[in-house]
Amino acid sequence: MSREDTSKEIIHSHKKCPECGNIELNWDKDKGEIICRACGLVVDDKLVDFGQEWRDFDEDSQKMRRTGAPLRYIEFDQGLSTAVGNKQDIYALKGKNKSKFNRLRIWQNRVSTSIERNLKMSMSELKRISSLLKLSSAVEEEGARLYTMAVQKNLVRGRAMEAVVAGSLYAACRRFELPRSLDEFAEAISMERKDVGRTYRFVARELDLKILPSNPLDYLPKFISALKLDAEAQSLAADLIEKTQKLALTSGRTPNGIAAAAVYTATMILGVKRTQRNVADVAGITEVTIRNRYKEMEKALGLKQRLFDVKKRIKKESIKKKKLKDKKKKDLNRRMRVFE
DNA sequence: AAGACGAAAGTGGTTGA
DNA sequence: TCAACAACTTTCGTCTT
Repeated sequence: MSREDTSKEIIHSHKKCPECGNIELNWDKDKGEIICRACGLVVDDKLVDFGQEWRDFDEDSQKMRRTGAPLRYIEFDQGLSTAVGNKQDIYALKGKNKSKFNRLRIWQNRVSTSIERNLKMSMSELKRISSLLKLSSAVEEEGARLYTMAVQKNLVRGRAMEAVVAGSLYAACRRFELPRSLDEFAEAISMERKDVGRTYRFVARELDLKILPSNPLDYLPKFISALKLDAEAQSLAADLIEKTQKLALTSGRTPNGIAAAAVYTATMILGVKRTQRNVADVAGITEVTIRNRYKEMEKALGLKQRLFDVKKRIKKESIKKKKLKDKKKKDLNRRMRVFE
């Protein structure tokens, strides 16, 4: 039932995400999937299944475990509901039997409670959103599970079904440490962010989900690839974030703001500068927030001197380059004159 | 002209009485 | 339920490159 124990680890392989080029991939052993940490794309899903072997050739037949296919929440009835066929069935029934099966069918329909009807509707919505945001099937499944729990606890009544679906999926993303913003979900179901956020918090509280505040580090791969920066920038930014966290400058601040500022600072230090506007757009925050975080980092980590040195070096290099260029030009001119 | 900077006013969410 | 509050956004004028 629980997904807490999902064995999941980050791998650095020769593989790259074809979507964004990110090299940090999550390996979900249970699902046999490799998922991009940045964009959530399923890079590979035909891996060896590490799950329970359903046959057992051991002599001790007590160990025999044959459990059938895993339940899938995304299929609204988990493939378990019963349908009593109607008269178009191959086996035409007569007289007593016919009325008996008619009765059965009616009862079956009555047993199909509002929960099932609700799930039928909402799971297609869930699939739509998750494919729109390119979520992996593992996340989708987790979202479906959470939503099913929400329905069973009667949390949906009085709320927009889409919002609860989006909230569940968002919660699933948080659990998988996938950086998807509330804005993206709000966009997908054309609602306001605050509505999605409120529903998410409600669902998370009622289901007693312990979801850690998202870590700025989770956003890094996404930002780095969106800004076309390299691994060096990423590790430097990660370094900055960790140092900032140690100085307790991160509490209360939005994690993507911290990640954005770290990325911006890293580009400054490495001399591959991106503008505040660029970074802000990618992170979905304003320049002002980046500035504030950046200033704090600069102060707390004592980066002023370092940044100054970088600036000086870049200036020096550009002067050098210019000189070289001028020299080449001069040489060219001289040679031209010789020809005349 | 573009980018960085900082001040000031406004917004939405949290907290605590 | 209301006010106080911190974080963030919007807007805008100024400075720097």
